[in-house]
Amino acid sequence: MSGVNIETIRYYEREGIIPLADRTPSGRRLYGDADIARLRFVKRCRDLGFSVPDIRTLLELSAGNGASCADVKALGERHLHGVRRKLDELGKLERALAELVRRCDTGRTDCPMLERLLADSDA
Amino acid sequence: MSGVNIETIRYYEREGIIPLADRTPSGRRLYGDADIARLRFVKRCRDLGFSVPDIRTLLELSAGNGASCADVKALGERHLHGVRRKLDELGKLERALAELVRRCDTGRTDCPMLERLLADSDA
DNA sequence: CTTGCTTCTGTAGCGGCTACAGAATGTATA
DNA sequence: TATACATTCTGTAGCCGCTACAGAAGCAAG
Repeated sequence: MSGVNIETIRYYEREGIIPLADRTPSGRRLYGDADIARLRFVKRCRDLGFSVPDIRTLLELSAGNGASCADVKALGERHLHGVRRKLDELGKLERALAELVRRCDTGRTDCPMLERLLADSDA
Repeated sequence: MSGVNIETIRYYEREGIIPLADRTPSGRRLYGDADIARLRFVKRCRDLGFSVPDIRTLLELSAGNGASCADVKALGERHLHGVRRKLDELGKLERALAELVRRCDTGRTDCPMLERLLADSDA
């Protein structure tokens, strides 16, 4: 119902980002609408790449007095900067890798890609 | 000399992607040019995002008979596809996150970002 | 000969799950 | 009702690629 794996839910419970679930008399966990909503919130945040500690903070802010939008925005921006940095690095990596693979196009016995990786220089 | 952290070198030794280093009589590791070159190779591969098992394969291929360029290329392409997939996902994530943060621009007491994350729908 | 730096080994921690084992409980069919 | 099968329970260990200790030992400089 939340789209979160059952093992992951229990992990979240251990981590304290969702409350200890109510139990049936035999000890099985029971979840209500509020629990499911919270799990969906957590899932959306995870899908956006927020860390578990960040999500904890977001949950605290959302439970807070209401004057927290600036804090939420700050956290979001910080995360966005991180994502952009990663995006940039991954782009560089992609170009380097594509260039390396491209050299292998002509059929030959020696391997330009390996040679390049094995070369002395860093250039 | 290789640019690889000393603890990481020992980890690589444990993982078997570099050979057990020679030792001084007192038991300290000694590295020659070949060891350093191998470490630099490993570092370049890691910087390109290859996994340790992939690097093991690349090292085996580079030590092989020479007819391995096609295999190297295949491994490189496979990795490149993975990188492009990640790049794509990260780009989507960046757009979604930027949109969420942008909504917070107007100063207000409620928080559009939190509201969106808390909303029932997945849209 | 002391001081302080580096290395040694072995082990545990990081994040965010995931995968078991083995017990118990629940549901569906015969 | 009996039986089979599925699901959940707890607790623990594994994944990746390091990184960070603790405590012992070696080594160079003053």
